[in-house]
Amino acid sequence: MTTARSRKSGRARDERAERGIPEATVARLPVYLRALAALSDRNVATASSEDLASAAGVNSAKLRKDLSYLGTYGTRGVGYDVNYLRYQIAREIGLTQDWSVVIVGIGNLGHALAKYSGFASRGFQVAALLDSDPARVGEQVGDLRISSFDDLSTIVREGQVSIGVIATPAGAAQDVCDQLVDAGVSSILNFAPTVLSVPEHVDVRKVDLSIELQILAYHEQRKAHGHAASPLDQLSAGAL
Amino acid sequence: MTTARSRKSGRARDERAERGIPEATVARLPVYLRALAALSDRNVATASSEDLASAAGVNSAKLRKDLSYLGTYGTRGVGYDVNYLRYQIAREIGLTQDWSVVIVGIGNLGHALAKYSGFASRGFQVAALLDSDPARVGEQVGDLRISSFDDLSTIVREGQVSIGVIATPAGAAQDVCDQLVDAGVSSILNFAPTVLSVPEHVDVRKVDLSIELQILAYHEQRKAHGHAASPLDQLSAGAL
DNA sequence: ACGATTTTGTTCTCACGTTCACAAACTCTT
DNA sequence: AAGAGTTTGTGAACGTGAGAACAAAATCGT
Repeated sequence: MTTARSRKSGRARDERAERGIPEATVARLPVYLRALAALSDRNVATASSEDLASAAGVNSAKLRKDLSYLGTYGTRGVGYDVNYLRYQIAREIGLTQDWSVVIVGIGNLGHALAKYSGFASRGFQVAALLDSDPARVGEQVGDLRISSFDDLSTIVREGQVSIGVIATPAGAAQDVCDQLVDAGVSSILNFAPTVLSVPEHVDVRKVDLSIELQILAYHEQRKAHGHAASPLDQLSAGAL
Repeated sequence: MTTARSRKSGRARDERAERGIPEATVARLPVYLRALAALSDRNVATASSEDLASAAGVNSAKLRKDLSYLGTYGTRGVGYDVNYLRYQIAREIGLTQDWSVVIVGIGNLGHALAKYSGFASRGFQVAALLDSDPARVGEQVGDLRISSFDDLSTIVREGQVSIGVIATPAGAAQDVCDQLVDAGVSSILNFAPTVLSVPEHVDVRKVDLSIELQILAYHEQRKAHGHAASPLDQLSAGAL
């Protein structure tokens, strides 16, 4: 959504060769990967699109189409080799290399993120925890010690950091973001409840608890109010 | 995405009167709400769609179309009354009433969520913190004490809880989810890295750190590898 | 009172995403 | 070796969402 603008050329041919995997597909690949990992752990060697799809919670046609953007890794009449497909997806996403991330803002959430084990498990290495509050600098959190935010650019340069996680209060987020971008970070995961503005080449994804709850509330309200609320609906319902 | 199936009737007329706000719009309303709150705090009385759109990080045509699903709350030639529109959106989302939530799984993340102030600020009241580990039960976290997961159904019934937040490890999530649904919860926000299966009438939204990072990694990899990787691209580029 | 200006609400078109449905390609049985 | 049975990969139909563009409706200046 907040990602790379599509190609500029009007030329619509060769869409496939260009390796432009649809954004919606990209968002599902990690889910497939997780399903494959689970199957692999249970020593399942082969899985059909139906098996995979139900494990991933999608419909099988969608899964097949998604996979077809990567290449033809299945065998008709058989299915997909679990470990082979797993590797191919991992390679496509870029998980065959390691990624360094910095976490900025070590409050409640920052602490939780810093201790979260799921990071390292998939090739994401936390290079540093940064906070601008001098009182927090030096504090031990998990395996790391909190560094000063002033050291950002050095850390990013020396640690080859390309991903920044913002877990600061909303007020500080844009400023932190700007400095991350200046330091050379080109992907940002934003937990602060703010809209970030960034240059063209930077990707931002946001995770927003409050928004998610509000979306749930909307649907909850609709369920409670008995879907057909308007007089018009009652009319057309009564007319039959 | 994981939300209410669309209406069953084939009747496509009166789409508007039925109050079916598109899912994509629903997801943006909270963002508009936040932008309006910020303007209101700065004592701005009126704002144009352009103003609001840039504050919300969307394009103005999209914003106007989104708002038009709610009704015609603007004035041509003038713009929108900030406080009035704010109230209308809040009402549409269902924020004029309070919502009770339970948080299940008070580990790293659960702690952070429990202490998160942004909950209460928008009418979401944490009714209870639940954990199945007896060692944790009774522990004070923020304003609340951790309750036993066994008390779930009582708490949900007595506290009118309709939203459940799952912050357990992946392995426990589906079981917790089933019990939440049994207890009467009909909206779930899932932080555990698993696909949850739920009955038709239950809404699930997921927040998945690891997936977000992987999506960023994919784009990061593409940026690094020099977008036009395939020979075909070089050819067509060179041809001009 | 009326033309110039601003800004909304909406229509139209295009792009993107999902699902169906089926030929192609494989395995297995006899 | 051939036919029956599976399961993939994809073309085509459909549905949803985004953005450009403009008529309708308001304000403002004279």
